[in-house]
Amino acid sequence: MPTEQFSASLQKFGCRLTPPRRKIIDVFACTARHLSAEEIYFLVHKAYPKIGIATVYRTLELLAKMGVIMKFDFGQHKSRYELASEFDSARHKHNHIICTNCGKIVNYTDYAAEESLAMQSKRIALEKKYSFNIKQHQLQYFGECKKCTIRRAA
Amino acid sequence: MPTEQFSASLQKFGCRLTPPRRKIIDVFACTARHLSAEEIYFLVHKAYPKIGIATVYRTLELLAKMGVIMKFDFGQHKSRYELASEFDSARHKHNHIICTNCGKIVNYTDYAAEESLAMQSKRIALEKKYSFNIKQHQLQYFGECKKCTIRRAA
DNA sequence: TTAGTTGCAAACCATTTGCAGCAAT
DNA sequence: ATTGCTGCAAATGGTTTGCAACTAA
Repeated sequence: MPTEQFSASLQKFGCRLTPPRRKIIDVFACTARHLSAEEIYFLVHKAYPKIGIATVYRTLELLAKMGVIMKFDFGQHKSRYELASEFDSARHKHNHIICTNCGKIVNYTDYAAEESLAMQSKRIALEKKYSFNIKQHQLQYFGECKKCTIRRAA
Repeated sequence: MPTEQFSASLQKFGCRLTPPRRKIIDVFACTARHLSAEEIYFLVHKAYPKIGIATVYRTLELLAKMGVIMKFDFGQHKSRYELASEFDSARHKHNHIICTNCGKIVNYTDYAAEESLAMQSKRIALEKKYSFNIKQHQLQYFGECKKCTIRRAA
């Protein structure tokens, strides 16, 4: 995300562009997905050692409110975050498969088009019927990965 | 869930039928959905005051492993639980719409048939492609409920 | 009798908050 | 100069764990 665009987006929220914020958004731009707050903290820490974990949490909340990142919860008692697909130029829309044993998370892009279409058409009807202003949806599969299945059988 | 069936299911896991477990499953049978551990604790407490919160958590984990209940995480920093649809004779398969402002959760049964069909057919292909043994899926919409939208505008 | 279970209290750990000093605009 | 932002440390709150007493089978 270019600095000027980021700065302008922040200003719309009455917020300032600061070094920690710049560093955190940079981590999203060049790293794998569904990072936890702690993982983000360590990655930023390399380039900016004086970062505090509280700043990471506050920035993540802000970025999520701005719609720049998405917040997920895969039942692992910690939130995970990824760049929103609009800002993720290098990749495609995807959903997740989670191993409930080891916590492994797989992105899959298969069916992305059909899913997206189906979810959008339902969205309109649900918004009307349930008086909701829907902003996003999530879809995930849970199960056991191969490695865990093998280990359990042994 | 009849006591005999429940007892038999527990035995398959080398577990015993105890009063707390009986009470907890009873709460699921006659209460609204997506309960938190704390809510379950209070509901059981009425009929069985000496219950401890640790027992609630241990029982919920066991029931989830048995496939009797489903565990959800809607980004509210607490897990929620409901009877698995196979054991929920009185109701239908459904998914959730969550208000990210006040935490309100709505069940919707619309599209249940199409969704179920689409998810199942994808499941087979995903299992093969990603070497996963998939056990369940979840699908949810996030947004703002009418009450919160009105309050924010005021 | 003997494992599995329970309640209690303490521990854990992700996340939030108060605050005094700092810095973007 | 003003107001937002930061790092620190302490607090919070949901969940887990150790353990001695208890109980279903």
